[in-house]
Amino acid sequence: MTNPSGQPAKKPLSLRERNRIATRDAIAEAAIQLAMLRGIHDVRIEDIAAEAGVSTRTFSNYFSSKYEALTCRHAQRMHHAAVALRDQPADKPLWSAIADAVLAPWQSSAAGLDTPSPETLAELRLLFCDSALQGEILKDVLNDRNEFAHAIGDRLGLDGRGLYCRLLSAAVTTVTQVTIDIFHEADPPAPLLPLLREALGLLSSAFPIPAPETGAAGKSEGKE
Amino acid sequence: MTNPSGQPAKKPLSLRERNRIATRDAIAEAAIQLAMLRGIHDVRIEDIAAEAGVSTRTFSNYFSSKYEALTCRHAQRMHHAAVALRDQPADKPLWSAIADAVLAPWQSSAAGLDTPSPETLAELRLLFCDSALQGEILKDVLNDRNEFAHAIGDRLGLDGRGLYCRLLSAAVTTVTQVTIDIFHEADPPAPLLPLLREALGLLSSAFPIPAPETGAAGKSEGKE
DNA sequence: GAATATATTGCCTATTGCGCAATATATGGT
DNA sequence: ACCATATATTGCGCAATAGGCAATATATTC
Repeated sequence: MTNPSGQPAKKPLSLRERNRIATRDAIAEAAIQLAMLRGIHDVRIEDIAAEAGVSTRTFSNYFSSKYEALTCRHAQRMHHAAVALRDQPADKPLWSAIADAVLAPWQSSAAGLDTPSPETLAELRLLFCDSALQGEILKDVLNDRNEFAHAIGDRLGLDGRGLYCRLLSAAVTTVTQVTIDIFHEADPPAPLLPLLREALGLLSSAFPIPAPETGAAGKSEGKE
Repeated sequence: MTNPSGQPAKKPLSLRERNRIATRDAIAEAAIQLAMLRGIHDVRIEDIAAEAGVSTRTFSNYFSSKYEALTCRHAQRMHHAAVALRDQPADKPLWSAIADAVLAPWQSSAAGLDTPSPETLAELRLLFCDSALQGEILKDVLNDRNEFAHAIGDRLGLDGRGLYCRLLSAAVTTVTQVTIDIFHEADPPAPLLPLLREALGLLSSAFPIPAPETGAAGKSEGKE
């Protein structure tokens, strides 16, 4: 685990944190499994907690609702993508960096290139077909958008809080969501990567990238 | 019934429907007022119902949660925008039509051109500063995206369920959200219209418009 | 005005979110 | 290894919520 990119050193992860993460994952996993089995609305917190081997009270210590537990995985993926943008080499073009960052959480799960696993598809269908879960997901997306916006801002030498960066990051996250939506709908399951590249390509084809200093585009960062 | 645009005739609105709409509006209004006054989380359904002059049970008949009641107004605005796209003249360029449609619900409330009213701003801040409400709003946005996508599809002669239309409608709704976000944050309150035109203009140059059938005349839609 | 359809309400129950205090487990210093 | 401290888990209990059911009030249709 020697870190080639010289980023934050691997965390020693105290036992306590390990346990915490383990139970959190266990709860999330139990929630997803039960929801896929019985349907979201026929699963009670009591059931999830029992399946995960904890008390209902402990469930509440980790998640404030069952929707939060269900979307936990996906929220982690999106957050992964957001921070991955910062880990991209600085000399890589913006759109390549964005595409690779968005793909980062999927490449590790091998759903990017190969035909996606049925479980992954099932989980995504679960998440993307219920509007309550979609709403829950947005809450996480909103945080990640900030992360994206600032990463983009740093990369372009712009204010991450300005109009341009916020629009761009919002567009990227939204396009990602829609692409995943289409991805899990695809009747002959297809790998995610090409879809994502196509969608981002569509977005990037003409999205103007303002020069950091030399203002050919005339628009400043918009914030006053 | 004679309708210049040939769309659904003006509804006679039976008394029952009138009452229904009235109570629904009353509840939503009460919810917003109380929430602005005391803060969202210190308002109970009981309070809202009392303020609106109905029972708590009736509240539940109209809204399945207080968040839904709070976002009702905004949901109506977004829906208004979505259907307004269909009412735009067919010969208007796509991006102009989109901009006007998105502005439609605001022009009537005079917040588009003039300096926005403090109440409107306060309501928007209420809605956009709470992540739970943001999530609630997304549920409505998801429906409207379909509306947008199909309207765009009809306009361009494309399949409203295809990748392009879905991406475009998602981008439009998202950009709108972000713009409203910036709008209510603006310290010297500024009219919404210019902001929206700027944001959509930014987006419009990002999305090339494919030729519907005749491969010519293509893409010089980059209006500003 | 009578017959029918729909809306409002009260009553009741299952579920949830979370504060509080007791207990179990991990951590850090000696 | 042992003890003091910090954190996690759990049970208990309460306030709030979502929604089914049936009775009553109000619209609509004929």
